[in-house]
Amino acid sequence: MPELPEVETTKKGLEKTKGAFFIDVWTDTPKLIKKPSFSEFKKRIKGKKIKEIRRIGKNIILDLSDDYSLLIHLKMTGSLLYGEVKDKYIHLIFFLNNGSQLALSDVRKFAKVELHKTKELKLDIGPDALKEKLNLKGKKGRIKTVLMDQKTIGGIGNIYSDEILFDSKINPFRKANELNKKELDRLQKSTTKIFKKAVLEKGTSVSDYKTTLGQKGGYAQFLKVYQKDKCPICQTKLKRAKIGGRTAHFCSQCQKL
DNA sequence: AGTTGTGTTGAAGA
DNA sequence: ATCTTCAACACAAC
Repeated sequence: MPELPEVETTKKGLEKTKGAFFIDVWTDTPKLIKKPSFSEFKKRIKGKKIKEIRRIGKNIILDLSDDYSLLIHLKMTGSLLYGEVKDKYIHLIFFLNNGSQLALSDVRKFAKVELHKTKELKLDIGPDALKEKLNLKGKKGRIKTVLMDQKTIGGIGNIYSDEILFDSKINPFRKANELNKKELDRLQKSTTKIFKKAVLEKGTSVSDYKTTLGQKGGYAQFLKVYQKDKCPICQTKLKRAKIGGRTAHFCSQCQKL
């Protein structure tokens, strides 16, 4: 579940790698490195210095010396570990000149790692859900799907879309372009509120997600509807429905159509 | 022991 | 164009 708060937490955890140099890299799953080929990747990354850490939506970017950038997407079950790297699902390890290791743990091996020239790195990600205003103009799909569309908004996934819609009392089946001004305003406020809190709590660990120190995020205890049974407001049994292939959790009483 | 569901996203099909 | 389904993979829970 690395969504915005988890990736932001990871980004913060990586700040202390700044200034270090890559000495070597190891993997047992070369296909995690999508470009260039692993052997080329290994050659190029050696000796590069980590200059800056950025997050764009759910992507992590390490800006390196010589105008290169390392792009990492954790997908469903990835986490980046730094320092304490004991974990049975580690498939990629970067060895740094400060004696530490930066490791990718990923049960399902969906994560993506790419090395680009910084100026050739182009991501089609909408306004950041934490820092920028949502813009749903012209979006006709269901609101839950639209919220999770990275080209529209950067950073929202299945868990937080459920939580945001519950907090703003909007039914996930509603069409985005049919929301009134008041509803859009609530949506904006809920998004900001929930993401700020979740970042403070270092994200949500429902199953695999870990911080760079291998710890669980603390937001799970604040979840109200995701994989829950009863509505915390009216006690009605929560509904589950597939929307755009994803399971939506919502309260049919508090989130009326 | 087989089936089902799981956070993401891109590609393929309708 | 826009939407839904599937595949990438491994595991836990039924």
